[in-house]
Amino acid sequence: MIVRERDGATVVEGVADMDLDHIFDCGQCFRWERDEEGRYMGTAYGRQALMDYDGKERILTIYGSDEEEFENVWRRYLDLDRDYGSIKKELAAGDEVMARAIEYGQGIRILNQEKWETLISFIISQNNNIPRIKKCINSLAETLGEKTGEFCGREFYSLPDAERLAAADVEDLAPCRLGYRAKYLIETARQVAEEGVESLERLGSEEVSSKETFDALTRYCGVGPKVANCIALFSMGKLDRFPIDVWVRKVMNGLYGFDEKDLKGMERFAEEHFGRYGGIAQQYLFYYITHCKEI
DNA sequence: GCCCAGGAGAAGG
DNA sequence: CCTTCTCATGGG
Repeated sequence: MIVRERDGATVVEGVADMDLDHIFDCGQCFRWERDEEGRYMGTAYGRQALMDYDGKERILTIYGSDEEEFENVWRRYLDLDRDYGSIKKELAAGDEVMARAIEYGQGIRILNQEKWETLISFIISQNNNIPRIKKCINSLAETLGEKTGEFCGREFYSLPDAERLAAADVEDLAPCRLGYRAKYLIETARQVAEEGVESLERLGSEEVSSKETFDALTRYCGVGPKVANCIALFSMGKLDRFPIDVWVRKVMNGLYGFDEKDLKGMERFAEEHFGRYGGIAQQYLFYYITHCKEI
């Protein structure tokens, strides 16, 4: 992987196993938008960027980012130091269904997102659909967050931090149209503000086991098993977590033959069959079932 | 009008 | 431990 800086953008050569549609449209993140040319503009860690990937030349270009910002933010955010080629090989071995799902979503990568943002994003995600989740999050950022910058003629806002959200009440959140989730958000913000954000950071440490992280997350208001697994997977590096939503349930039922309500069986299968990369496997399955018209 | 969406909490068994 | 009901909101 060769990193260069050109005209204020970062150009990375030799990036394999990447497709921006697969990464940004697989339901793991909600703050990136596609333009007509297939580039993605969005925000993370208080930065804004426009990403373009040339699959033929295997060149990733990040506009709006110098090389220092790339090394400090985007390299880890995009999980560029992980070898997805070998992971895909491991997951596809002896599993015809997974092999097909991987072929279909071959460019998926698990982003390393901000923990607090991921926590509140997936509280909002419950019993909701992705376009509306995006609207809710952007509205929350514009209503209570702070401006982080302007980029390509657009203004970007961060999400309100725990203290700010803890000081709000449900009326303040009314314009965000969060429904019954507003009170969950405020209650969780108060929990986090009280215990300190470091405790949230600690859950992403290698020393904390995946199961410990999961158990700790389910103590927040509005965080059940599915949401906890998403947070652990998408922002805390717990790649074995296997979130089961309505779509994954459909896949496990339709393609792996599980009874629709046998969540325990699905969980056990994922643990034994997909192992340490269960969460990545889950993303291939999710993208497959939500995008492929002919399964 | 009904059903659905990256579900969870509460109540009742 | 399990099952069922309820919870806002907007799109199809």
